[in-house]
This record gives sequence, structure tokens and C-alpha cells, in this order.
Amino acid sequence: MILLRRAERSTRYLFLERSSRAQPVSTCSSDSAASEGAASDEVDSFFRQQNSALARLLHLRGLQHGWRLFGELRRRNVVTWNTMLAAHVHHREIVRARELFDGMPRRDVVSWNTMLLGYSLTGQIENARHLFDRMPERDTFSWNIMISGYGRCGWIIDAVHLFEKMPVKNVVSWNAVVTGLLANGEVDWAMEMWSKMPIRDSATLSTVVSGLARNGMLEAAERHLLKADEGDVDAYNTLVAAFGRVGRVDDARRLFEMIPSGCRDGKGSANGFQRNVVSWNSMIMGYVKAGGIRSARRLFDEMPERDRFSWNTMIAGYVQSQELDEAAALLQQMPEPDERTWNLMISGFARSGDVERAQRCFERMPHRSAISWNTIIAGYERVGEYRAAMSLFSRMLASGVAPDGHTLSSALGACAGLASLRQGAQVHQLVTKRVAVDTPINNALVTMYSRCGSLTDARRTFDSMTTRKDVVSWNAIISGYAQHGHAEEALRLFSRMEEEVRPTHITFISVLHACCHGGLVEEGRQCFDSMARDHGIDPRVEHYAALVDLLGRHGRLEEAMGIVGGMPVPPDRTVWGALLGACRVHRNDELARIAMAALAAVDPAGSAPYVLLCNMHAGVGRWAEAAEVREAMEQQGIRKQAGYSWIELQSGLHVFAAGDKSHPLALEILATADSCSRAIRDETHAGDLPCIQPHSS
DNA sequence: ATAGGGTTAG
Repeated sequence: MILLRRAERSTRYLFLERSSRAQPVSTCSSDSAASEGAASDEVDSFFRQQNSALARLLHLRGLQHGWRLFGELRRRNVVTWNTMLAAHVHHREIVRARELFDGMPRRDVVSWNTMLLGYSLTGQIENARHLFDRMPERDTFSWNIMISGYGRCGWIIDAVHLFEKMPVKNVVSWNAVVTGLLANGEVDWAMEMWSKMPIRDSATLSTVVSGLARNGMLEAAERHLLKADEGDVDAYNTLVAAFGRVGRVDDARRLFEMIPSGCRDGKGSANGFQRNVVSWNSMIMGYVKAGGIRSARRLFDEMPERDRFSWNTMIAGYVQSQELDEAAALLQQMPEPDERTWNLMISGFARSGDVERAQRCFERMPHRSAISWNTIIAGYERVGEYRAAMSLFSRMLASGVAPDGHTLSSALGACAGLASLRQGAQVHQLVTKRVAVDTPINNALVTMYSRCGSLTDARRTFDSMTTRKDVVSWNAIISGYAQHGHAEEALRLFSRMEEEVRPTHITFISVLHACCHGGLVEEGRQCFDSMARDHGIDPRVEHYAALVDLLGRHGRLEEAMGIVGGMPVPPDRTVWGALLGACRVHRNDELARIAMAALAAVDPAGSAPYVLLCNMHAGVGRWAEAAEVREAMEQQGIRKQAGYSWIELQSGLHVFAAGDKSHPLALEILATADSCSRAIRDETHAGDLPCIQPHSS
């Protein structure tokens, strides 16, 4: 790399001369120029073989192994450099690709095109444009790469503009611009362009069928397909997959049956119109999507030949139906599971909560990409094992695999879970350095800052977002204000939100919590009522729990009980728990007994009713009763999980459990907590507060 | 060794 950097410095401002042959970039590499000129046919053929060996190696073993062979070849031949460059682009290693590109002793138009492609595939279309404008020469590939790149990045006007400016268009250019228009929802424009196409090939039909299907126009797609009647199996496959994707498995099957099977009589058709492995895979995928795992398996067993896609789709199906043993059984039968197979298994185990098994798969796989790391990190993050998630994240960084947006979102989620502002801010640094900051990343940052206690940073991130704020962004910031007790600001943001995006059920949970913590009982009540009425969102059990909490906490116990009694869904432990908590604060023994019995019924193993009842007795000095409850609890083998709180300060991480006095400053901390508790009690007249209990044992 | 259309993983 040092060598490449030096080369980069010497060549940065030199431009290639216009030529169809590779040119030396720097005058000091005259030896390679000379050898290039003198290359005999035998030498050329030797390098061709070496280069295809390099390409194979890169394909099979990844970049690390390729480097070795590359090192021996690189001084000789521009194709070698291009092979390596293409491999980096293929792996989306754009920074390394650029380093390589800058360090190349010579470049031809393929080198430039490959670099354009790299930027276009990683969404950095401005960088691609910058290079495109400075290219010493352009060919049709260059223009086509830019047109499809603009289309992919959503800059459809620029794509069309470039297409019109392009001197010599080929069929790929036309297909690319039609694809771009369809991918950006410009159906009419696309079809107009399509009708003007001077040349079409087999990809044209697939382009239109797929584009229409992706715009939800499945019937129009089918009309086009049948009208063209080219017997193009790829186009049929597109539609089989498209019907499958939206769950219309019968339509998918109908199309699938229209493709000649061609395997029994060996007839097929003259132009090769017969089912291929993709047809079968697409059909299997349709069944998998529709939950028809048995039908999928039947096809899988029936199909004449299977490829990696078939195996992986089938395994994905079992993973999705949570039949992980079946998935593992198929994994056993595969001759060579590939990276995707392992990733599927990892995500399957992780999603089922079995992160240990997920990690065993992770450790077994030979080559881990960013996706593998992301899958296992997200798995740990999702089950709340934030420390494990962060330690894998460090391992990933150390292993040299570049983190992407998915990685950093998960890492931010783990920091949020740990409430670790310090680590969160470090990940934020990586975000600004390493990835394009899109909406999901911004959302993760807002959540992280708010959960780590820095509402100011959360708000700053939210306000300075340059990408579109989606419903998750709004939910994140509203929930932040809710958790920090700023009910008015949460409600203000909620009204602003309603002007831009549709709230979801998650929004209402945050708003209800905000009202609860801010004492805005009436507003909360109205908000709950407006959910179904104005927004068409039926309250779920979580909303009922929040409403009961809101009413109960503010002393409206009968009203809360009325809500519980009238619920269209059975109240669960969160609802009864909220009611019980309220009974305790407002000392309503009678209702507490009802709630406690109900809670014990819906959650027999839970300790909450016992603990609360015990504390109620203890709170008014009924020690014998308190002891009785405790005994009953022990007899039934119910144990309270110790609750922990922690805070991260300059001095490190401080962890506390109830009644735990092991901290060196325990006495001072408890005294401060106590005085806070008193101050709040005086301020709010809220009876005794369940949240701070330095005296509980 | 580089461009457009088809099926799987975060």
C-alpha cells in the first residue's frame, strides 16, 4: 500500500493521452512500457492464463488470496491491474479500488470504466461523474455505466440527459435508460422511450416485464410478455418471481407452467425456450414467500438440477418458517455451503434467539464478509446482548472488513442499549468517516443519543438531517422527548409529524408515554381516542397498557379499571402490571388484589405481583403479611430477577442493583437519591415513588 | 478485465 501511495503522488495530476492502447501514466515506469512493446504472443498468452487464474482465485477465495498472485503479476500487464480492480469493485471495496486505480502504472479505458462502475455501485454517483468528466477517452461502456448508475441512484433526469447526449447508442444504452425510468416510477416515460427503440434484444423484454412488475403493474407486465411471445425464458422467470414476491403464488405457477419443461422428451424448443434452474428457483421462492414450505420442498425435490440458489432459497424457506432443524439438515447435505448459506443460518438462529448457535455457524464459515459480521452483530443486538454485539464489532474492525451502514446502525443500537455515550460517539465518528449517512443511519444516531441521555445531540442530529425524515426518524425523536419527560415538546413534534408522514402504532406508544410521564392525562386520553378514529390504527395491547398506566398513575383508577374491562383484546401482564403499580402508588388494596390475581393468572411464573404486594404490605408496616407473600413466592419457586442500573462516567462504568451497597460512594449516592425522591414527592404529591428505594432489601 | 434484464443473506 505504501508503494501505491507513492505512485499515486507522482501520478495524480497526469492525464492519459487519448489513445486506444494503454499508456504509461508516469515517465519513470519506462521499463514496463518497453516490455509491453516487446511482448511476444507467447508472453501475452502466458499473461492471459495468469490473469484468468487470478480472476478464478479472486472469485473463489476472495481478495486476500488474490493479492499474492497479483503481486507477482502487477508490474507487467494492464489487464492484471484491471482484473484486480474489478475484483475490488465486485467486493464493493471502493476505497481500496481507488487506491489501486491511483497507483496503477498505466490505465486503459477499461480501468476508468471499472472505477466508474465502482462508484456507481456504491452509490457515489458524484465521484463517478467527476471521473467521467476527466476521462482521457470514453467508449460506449463508459456512457452506459453512467446512465445505469444515474438510474440506480435515482438521478433519472441526469440519466436521460446523458443518454440523449451520448454520441453512439447501442441496445444496452436503450435498455439501461428504460430500466432507469422504470426503476424511478416513470412508467409512461419509459414506455414512450421503449416504443422509440430502434433495436431490441432479449434483455429488452425482461427489462420491461421486470420494470412494470416492480411498479405493481403485473397485468401490464404479463400482457407485454405474452404479446411479444419471444419465448424468452428469462422474461418468463421475471414474472414468475414477480408474482411470487407479492404472494400470488397461483399466478406464478400458471406462468411457470407456460414454460415448456423440456426435460422428459428432450424436445424443449428450437430457441431454447424451456425451464431452466432459475425458473425452478423463482417458483420455489414464490412458495417460500407464501409460506408454502411443503410445496417448495416438493419442487426442490422434483427439479432436474439444483444450483446454490436452489439450496439457499430452500434453506431460507426453512429459516423463515422457523424450521431450523430442517434448514440445518439441508446445510449438511450441501457439497460446499457458500457464504450466503452460512449467513442464512446465522440470521435464522439469531432471529430465533439462539445466538450461541448463530455464533457457532459464524465461527465455522471460511470467509466472512461484511454481511456475515452484520448478521451476527445485529443478532446479538436484537436479543439485547449489547456487550457481545460491541465486542464482535471490535473484532470486525480489527479483522479489516470495512463496516458499512448496516454495521454502524447495529453498533449504534448496541451503544443505545448500553447507554454508552462514549462508545456511541466513537461510532458516530466512524459514521462520518466511513459511510454515506442515509436516513436509517441518522435514525440510529438519534436513537443512540437519546437513549444515552443526550437529548440535545439527538435533537441536533434530527434537525440537521439532510436526508428525508421518515416515520422512524419522527418516532425516534418523539420517543426521546417522551423518555426524558418532555411531554409538551413530544406533542409539538407529533403535530409537526402529522403534516409530513403517517404516524404508526409505535408513534402512539411514544406519545402516550410522553403524556404519562408529563402528567398530560387529558391529552393522552384524547390521543388514544384519535388513534382509531383519525388514523385508522387499532390500539394494541401495548397502547392499552400505556393508557392504563397514564390513567392509573394519575389516580384515575376506576377509569383505568374500566378500560381494562372493556378491552377487545385480552389484557396481558403489562396491562395488569400497570394497574397494579397504580394501585400501589395510590394505595387501593381492593383493586390491587383483583389486579394481582389477574396478573398471576396471565403470568404464573412472574414475580411482579408478589414483589408489588409484598412492598405494599411492607410500605404500611404489615410485616407479617409481607413475609407471608415472600414465603408463598419461595414455595412456588418464583424468583425475582435482580434489576440493574448502570451509568457510564469519565471514571468508568458504575453498576447498581437494588439494595446493593458495594459501591465505594454508596452512602452518598443513596442519600442523594433519597433527597431527590423527597423533592419529587413534595413537588408532585405522588404518594411514595416506586422508582427509588434505597431502603429495599 | 468494464455496461442493460432473472432467483437467495444483513
